[in-house]
Amino acid sequence: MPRVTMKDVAFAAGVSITTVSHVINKTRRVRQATRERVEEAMHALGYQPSSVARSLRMGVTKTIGLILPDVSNPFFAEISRQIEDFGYQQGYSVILCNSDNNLQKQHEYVNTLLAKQVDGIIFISAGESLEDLSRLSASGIPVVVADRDVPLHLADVVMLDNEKAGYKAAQHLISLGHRHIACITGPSHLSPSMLRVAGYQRALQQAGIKYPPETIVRGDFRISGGEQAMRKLLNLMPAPTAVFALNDMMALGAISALRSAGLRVPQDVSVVGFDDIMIAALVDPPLTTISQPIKEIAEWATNMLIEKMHVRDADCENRRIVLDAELIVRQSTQQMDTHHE
Amino acid sequence: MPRVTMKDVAFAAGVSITTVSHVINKTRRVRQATRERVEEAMHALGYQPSSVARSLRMGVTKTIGLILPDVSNPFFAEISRQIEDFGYQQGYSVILCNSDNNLQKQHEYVNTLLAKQVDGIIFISAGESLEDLSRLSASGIPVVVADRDVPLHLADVVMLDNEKAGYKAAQHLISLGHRHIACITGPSHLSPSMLRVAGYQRALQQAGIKYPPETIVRGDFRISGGEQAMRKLLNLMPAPTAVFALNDMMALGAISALRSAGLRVPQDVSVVGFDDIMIAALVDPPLTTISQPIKEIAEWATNMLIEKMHVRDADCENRRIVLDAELIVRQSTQQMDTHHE
DNA sequence: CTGAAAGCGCTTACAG
DNA sequence: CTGAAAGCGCTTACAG
Repeated sequence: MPRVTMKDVAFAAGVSITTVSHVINKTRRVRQATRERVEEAMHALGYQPSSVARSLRMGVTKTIGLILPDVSNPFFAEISRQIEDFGYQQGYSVILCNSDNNLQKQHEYVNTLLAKQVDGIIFISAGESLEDLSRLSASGIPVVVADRDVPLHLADVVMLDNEKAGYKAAQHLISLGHRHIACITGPSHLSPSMLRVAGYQRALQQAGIKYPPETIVRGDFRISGGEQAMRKLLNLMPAPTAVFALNDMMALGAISALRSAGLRVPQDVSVVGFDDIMIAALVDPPLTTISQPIKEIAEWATNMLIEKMHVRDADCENRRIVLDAELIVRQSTQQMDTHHE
Repeated sequence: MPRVTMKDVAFAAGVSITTVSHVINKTRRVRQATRERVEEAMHALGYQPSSVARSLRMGVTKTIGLILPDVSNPFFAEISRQIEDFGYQQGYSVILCNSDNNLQKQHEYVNTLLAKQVDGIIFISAGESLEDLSRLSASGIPVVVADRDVPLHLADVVMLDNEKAGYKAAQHLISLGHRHIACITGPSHLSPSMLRVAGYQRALQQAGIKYPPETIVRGDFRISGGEQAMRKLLNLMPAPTAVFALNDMMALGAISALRSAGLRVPQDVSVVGFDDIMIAALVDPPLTTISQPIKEIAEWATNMLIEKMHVRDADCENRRIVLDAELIVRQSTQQMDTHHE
């Protein structure tokens, strides 16, 4: 069956296409009787306006692109849920793109989103290269980058004070009496990772604690990477009594590896995660972690983006929003003293 | 800056728009020299083709809509990840819609997707009403429904054998010696829920076990709902020694409630979940659960949809794919005997 | 209060 | 091997 168009409606109602358009969009007064005839015709024919035609004409698609590493990671799932929510409230659909932190894939997604003429893009964890971001910036499409810092001329940024957050995590472990504190990082040199590590190092330094390079091990932000990293750390002499994992998934992996090695959390080893994903409170032991203000991040990202789309021409200054993360103490960490059994 | 169009490229290369189109789409032979001039011009001008215009002309958007209750639920997060993957491989983008099982919201999403002229829709847990599905079916857009059964004239269906899965879960508990086996269901009368409960009941019946109506309590498929339901169940006399929760999130909630009540899992109460989300293996105790073949579900859904979009006219028969779920025994369930302390 | 017509950026039958 | 022109379904200045 061919699509029902405004032309069909106009014919059925005995009016012009112009009039149909105006009653649909309430964009000028139409005589009541005429309007009713048009509405009846639309209903009778099951008319559905075509956003595609509208987009072509108006240059606006009411769609935003969301590029993130992987929605199956709970942190990103929660973020994308919030972004979709805020977008929906303002009439925007979101196209989901899982980049897997793969530059090639990300590049293709950027092309697709540009071709589809999304009105804006929210970029999460864009990998180390700024190439795609530069292209986007050059193309003039509004972009906001979340969860990572980039040069401000390229995009708006909403991010965490990662250095401070890393400091808080390490400081917590130090205050519990730990001295051998390992760290499981992300896969790359991305700024959030680096800054969290920097904060961790600052705390140790301040406390006069040495950290041999082997106490910092790379993970991949996934459960399995946390397990592997923890196994490496267990070979260290002396073995760490506390671990700071840069996200909760790796913290869970670390706990799992510790258990397999016959160690208890927190009695033998304390573990701090990062993100405070929904299940962090529910695992056993409930995870001490750094809580990211997910809703706030999503809200800033969506609102800054939409705002930018509307004032497009008045090319306003980009902004950098820095939010604070909070230490949530649960039961995966404990006082060092109690280690003596 | 105004968009660079084929017209600009054609002008710059000194050829017609027709030719530009053909070199872009490789849709007819173009003299090498001409082709190169066009390619240079595209590159020099930073030309990006407009999918919007292309879609309007071709009647195809290369986009599919995904309607699901909530991506922040790990099960749906994993499903949507897989669907996005399979779609991407075949050149489709996906628009994400969180319905929250809210009919009103779902209705609006359906309208949006129809207006945006997505090429097809994957529907998950569509609520109890078939209204939206009927509208979609009438509009002629390809639809596949996942995770739920619907009349076959409305859509393709890919689903689990939920009755059998429920039976397996209950049978496992029975075989461990349990006799007081409670069940925490979903919020509604949706077929997957009902069938799982039916399977559970069949197992109990077969074993000659009575199940007073109070042993079946409603949850909401979320952690908090599992907690509340479990609290209700703890007031029962005699209290259940085993619980079957219709998804893992509620199982986690139940475990959390049991702990708060000073009970141990599985020593005092055994718990079986459903879905086998990624973290099910990592919580403590690792969750015994029914594993859904997520990847297979996503693959069938995506492939059936894309297939249907391509043979559109040859309105082929709809299909119903029924997959089997597997019982994964971990440590949240144990032999009843050991309950004597 | 209403309509005819141009144009958004493409694809493609038709013609040469 | 290449081009002029129609048309996809809308919106909107212009005219009456």
